[in-house]
Amino acid sequence: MGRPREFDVDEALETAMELFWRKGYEGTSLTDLTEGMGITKPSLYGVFGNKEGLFLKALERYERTKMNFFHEALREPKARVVAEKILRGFADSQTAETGPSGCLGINGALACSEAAAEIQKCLIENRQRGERDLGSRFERAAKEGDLPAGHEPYDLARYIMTISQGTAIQAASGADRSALYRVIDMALQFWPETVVAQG
Amino acid sequence: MGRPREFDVDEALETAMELFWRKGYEGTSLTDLTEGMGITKPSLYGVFGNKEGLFLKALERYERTKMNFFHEALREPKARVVAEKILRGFADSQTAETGPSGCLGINGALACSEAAAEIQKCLIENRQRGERDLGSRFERAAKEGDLPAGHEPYDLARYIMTISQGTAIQAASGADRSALYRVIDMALQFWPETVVAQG
DNA sequence: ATTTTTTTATACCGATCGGTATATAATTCG
DNA sequence: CGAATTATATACCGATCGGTATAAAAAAAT
Repeated sequence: MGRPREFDVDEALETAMELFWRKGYEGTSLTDLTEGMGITKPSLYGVFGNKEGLFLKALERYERTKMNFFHEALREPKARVVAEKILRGFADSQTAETGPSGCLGINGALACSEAAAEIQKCLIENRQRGERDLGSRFERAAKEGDLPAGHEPYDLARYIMTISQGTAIQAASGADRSALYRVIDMALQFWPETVVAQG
Repeated sequence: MGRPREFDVDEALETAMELFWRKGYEGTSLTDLTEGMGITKPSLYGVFGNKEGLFLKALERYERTKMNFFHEALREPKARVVAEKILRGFADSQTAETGPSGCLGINGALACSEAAAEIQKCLIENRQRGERDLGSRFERAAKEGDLPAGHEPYDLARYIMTISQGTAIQAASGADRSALYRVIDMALQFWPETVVAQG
């Protein structure tokens, strides 16, 4: 009951996500947001709480709609395929023509004022969680003899995430997808497509 | 002649550099700067012009005092040593205990408002210049038969810079030096310490 | 000692920041 | 038809943003 909402919440959130993605948390003003989303401030605060709440919901949407490849990749049976799908998935997302370049999880709040410390911390934990999940997946692979010799699972995970974070900077600096793909090809050279089972 | 300056310009610039490094261009307010540098706003504007001018001078100082390893590395006779010195040099700088974590050239203005677009563009060009210089060095190496087979010089340069940009994010997220070194070890595996001369 | 030059300290500027109070418009319930 | 409820539009809030005008203070030049 009551007056019906005149805008689509999902559409508005999509716009907010793209703005934060492109300009970062602190670089995006409420004016940017309300003008982009086509709503007024009271509407924004009514639905999303405040700027911080809006960002967190945008990040949630980002994870759900743009980072879904990550958790799908973790379910691949071979560790090398996991790694490659993650690397190319990040590169694809970072260079998609429909959205901003780079990665919301990095662009959002890499270095910022104290006012954004909470968001910054949240994004750091977000990245660490991904790395930990990948490390855990590689731990399983190690037990299965599915990792190249001489590598610790969590070191491999950090390696993969470091490449992906690097390509995020490259994409934000104008690198195109094929350039990132060539980087990924080089990064995976050491990892043979078929690892000889151990024991 | 005239009243003598009561502060050391180099010292003040060092402080400004560290603040921009830690909080980014837009995340650092004039209050942060004047309080940190121990000077008043008119003094700051008298010596450095404005906030943008101060940032550019801080970036210049950063390149001169923190990135000197880069151009030194380019003078190494063997391309693999060039690559390794650059990678470890970045990792060292990004995890130095005396300064902020990460890289000023990335933390400064990765994603920002339109107000910082000029600084953002300047930092992008800064990164591209480094990559181009490295690519040019690898071009020489290619002629000398000093590159691993099957790799283009500028692809190799982008690869090295992508790793370093990735470690910058890792450092800004709390990774320590030894963790970054292990990433670098993995990144260089494909590149044999002695490349067999071609032809 | 006075003038000139430069730096300093204080107070202030308009603009924008994130956020909200108030009132009106649009709907459902009784 | 009211009455209740929710969303909208407008105008406003104190705080902070980058930047500056004004004048006093400290030195060198005459």
